[in-house]
Amino acid sequence: MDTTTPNMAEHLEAIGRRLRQKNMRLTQPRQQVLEAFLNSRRLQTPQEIFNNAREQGINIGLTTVYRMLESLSELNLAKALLLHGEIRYIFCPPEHHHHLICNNCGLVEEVFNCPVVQMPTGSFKSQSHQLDFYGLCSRCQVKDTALNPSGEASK
Amino acid sequence: MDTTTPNMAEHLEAIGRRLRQKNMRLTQPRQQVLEAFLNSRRLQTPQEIFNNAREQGINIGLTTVYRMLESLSELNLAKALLLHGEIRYIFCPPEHHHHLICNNCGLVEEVFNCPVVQMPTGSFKSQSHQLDFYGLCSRCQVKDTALNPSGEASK
DNA sequence: TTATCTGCAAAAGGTTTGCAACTGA
DNA sequence: TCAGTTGCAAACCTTTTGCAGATAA
Repeated sequence: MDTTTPNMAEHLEAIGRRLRQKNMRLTQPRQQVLEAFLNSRRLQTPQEIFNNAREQGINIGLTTVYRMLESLSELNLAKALLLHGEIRYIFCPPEHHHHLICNNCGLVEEVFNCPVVQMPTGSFKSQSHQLDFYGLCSRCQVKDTALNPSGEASK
Repeated sequence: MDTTTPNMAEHLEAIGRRLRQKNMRLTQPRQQVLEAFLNSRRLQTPQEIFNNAREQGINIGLTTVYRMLESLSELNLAKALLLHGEIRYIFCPPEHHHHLICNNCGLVEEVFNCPVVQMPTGSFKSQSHQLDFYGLCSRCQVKDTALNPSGEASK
């Protein structure tokens, strides 16, 4: 798994700016959890985000994780998805995009190229759409039956 | 809202057959709840399904609703979707299809015409995809700001 | 300085499980 | 007949709320 990427600082700064636009603050706990969240790139339940943070020595409350996910969701910086019957979150950019989701380890890749051209016809008035692809990431294709190549995302 | 459609009986019979294939039974409570569920065509939380059934004089337990949703999901006859932050269920045919989901009342229409032609490239191996359109059904386009034209699906 | 945020504990909700009685095939 | 199902109550897990102290801007 990656360690902090070179542009992590910029990334966090950009998020901080967006938060401030909404009278929100990029506090230390938020920043620490965000770093872990950004690095993992896996769909995670609030519990998992919390556990991962704790494992990394970050002292944070579960409540804070929930509140952070709520704030990020409002800013379109996090998205909730259903995987394996549970609500899991992924940090993601606010632009229109789709996801490639690994059924095995929960890894998520973004796809900015939207293949949905033909909108539904009829009396229904579509305002948005959500498209996600489910399958296996390159890593899990190799390990295949292995249970959790990179974490605890699958049940 | 519709009342029992002419082919409801056939529909239930087909479901009964599928259930029996899996050593499951189409019992009276299941049948009654299914009728209500099929008629509503709205995304509903287990609680809502339960409440609706009770309102219609069907004596059933919440537990049974949960277990039925689990069984139907295994058979690909029900699907869980996230709407307004809650997990809601819709009864749906096992064939590949997409949904038009009304953000206001939770009404769901199926679309069997799949507009996803271009699959993602790269090392990710896609096994399936899910595409849903969110917007307003014809009814809610008219009433627009009205809160719950046809039920209690929105929060 | 002060509005926002924090962690904790408690409350509130949602979902699952254990069980004895019941029922469909 | 009897495996599968039922409703209820209790257990369990997830999410939200209240609050006094801490903190970013």
